[in-house]
Amino acid sequence: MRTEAVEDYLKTIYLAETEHGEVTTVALAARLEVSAPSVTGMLKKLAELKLVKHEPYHGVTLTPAGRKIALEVIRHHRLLELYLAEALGYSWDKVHAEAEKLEHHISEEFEDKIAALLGNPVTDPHGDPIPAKDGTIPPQNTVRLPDANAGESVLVTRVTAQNAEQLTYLGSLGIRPDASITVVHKAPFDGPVHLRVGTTSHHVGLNLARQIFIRRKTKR
Amino acid sequence: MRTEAVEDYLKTIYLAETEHGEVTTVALAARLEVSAPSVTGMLKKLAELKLVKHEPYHGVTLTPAGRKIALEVIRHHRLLELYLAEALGYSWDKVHAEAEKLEHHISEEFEDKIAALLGNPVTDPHGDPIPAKDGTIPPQNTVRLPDANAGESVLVTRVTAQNAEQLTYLGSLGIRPDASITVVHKAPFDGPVHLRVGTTSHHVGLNLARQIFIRRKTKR
DNA sequence: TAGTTTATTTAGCCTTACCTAAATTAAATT
DNA sequence: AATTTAATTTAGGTAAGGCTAAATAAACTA
Repeated sequence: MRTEAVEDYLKTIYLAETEHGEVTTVALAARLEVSAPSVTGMLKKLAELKLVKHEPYHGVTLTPAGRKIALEVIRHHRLLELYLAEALGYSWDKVHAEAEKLEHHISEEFEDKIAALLGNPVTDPHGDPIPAKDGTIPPQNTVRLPDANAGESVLVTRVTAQNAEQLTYLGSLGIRPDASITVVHKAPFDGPVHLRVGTTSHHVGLNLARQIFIRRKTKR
Repeated sequence: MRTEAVEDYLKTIYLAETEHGEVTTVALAARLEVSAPSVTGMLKKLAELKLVKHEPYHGVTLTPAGRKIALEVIRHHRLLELYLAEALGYSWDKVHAEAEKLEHHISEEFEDKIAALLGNPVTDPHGDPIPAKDGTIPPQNTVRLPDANAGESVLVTRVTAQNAEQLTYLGSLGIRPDASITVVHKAPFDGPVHLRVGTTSHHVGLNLARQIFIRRKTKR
């Protein structure tokens, strides 16, 4: 059965897979805020349902069927995030929590209607790609802010900060998708990144800076 | 705990109470599409939670705490129905099913945002009253179509048909809230009601006609 | 290589919310 | 008043999805 828990596990496995490659039991337990034995139990169930391949003691991978469900849930989530921001005026630090609940409960009609209303968007308010109905994912931009050179002027494409506080903070600095920023200096020894947004400058710690994805501005 | 099942029971008890007065175990079981023993079990739990008063063998009533939750859920449901119709273009025969799932999962912020966007409406697409946040319910109009006199011209205020098929049918006849109709004739012996909508006339069975609420047009 | 730490799984239990079958109570009929 | 019927509750089970404690496997360290 496709319960809410099943959807959450598949979605989380998919995201962990794309972020870290190998997906372990404890990693899943941590992300799902659940005990490790609970994860083992669920993985067994998901394996029976042919949604994952579970090599005991050696991690999980999604089967095509499992990946399909994961992508559907992620599509719901990101479409909802964008819809909440665009249609209901949610701030980008609040969309995640609301979408997290609703993603399991909207019908396909609802999905199609908001997708059409939004003009079949390809990214959510954080710049995360929205999977298409066929499971296709728009090409990713993978340059992180610390990879830019000092002096470079770049365009923010994606902010993968997880929690609301970090998003609120970055938002208050004007750092959000489509923002234009300039890397002033990168402090050595894993130091903070000094950058300019409009006329003000900020120093952002490396951990946070790594969650900011950018595109180099094409010269013309 | 305020689980989905708890919310559904309270909502259903509230609606059954306002429709029929006494709420019995079997009546609840039928409405919830659940066995009678399941209802007994849940009523015991709800009684422990002080949400209902359950006199074994003699029905249930809501406590103030239970009624409060019921009204919150109904407010969610009806706001959602209207929102789906207005903002997403849902037809009135589809809003119920979608709202039925979402009502348990939207946050208070979501509720407030759609209520504001809709201009704090007092009725949903079927003309059902939307409880206010304080639990107040807009005054009801209680005249059913069969209570109108032949020859009378009336305004449809509410259509309480339950299933999508009936709503589709009535909608196709032009019978929906705010529609203007004229009662041409009421056939005797519980016969159908002959009525005119615009330039066409229809004969509606008594059962269906009883689910149509109307207001007599004020002469001026 | 042996011992220790860490990751994972097994075993056994809990809660929620449902079920069927059987027992009991209340109401209706004769 | 006795009996039948209908409504309700009790008893005992099931499936999901979580938990803790204990056992086992793998990885690391000395």
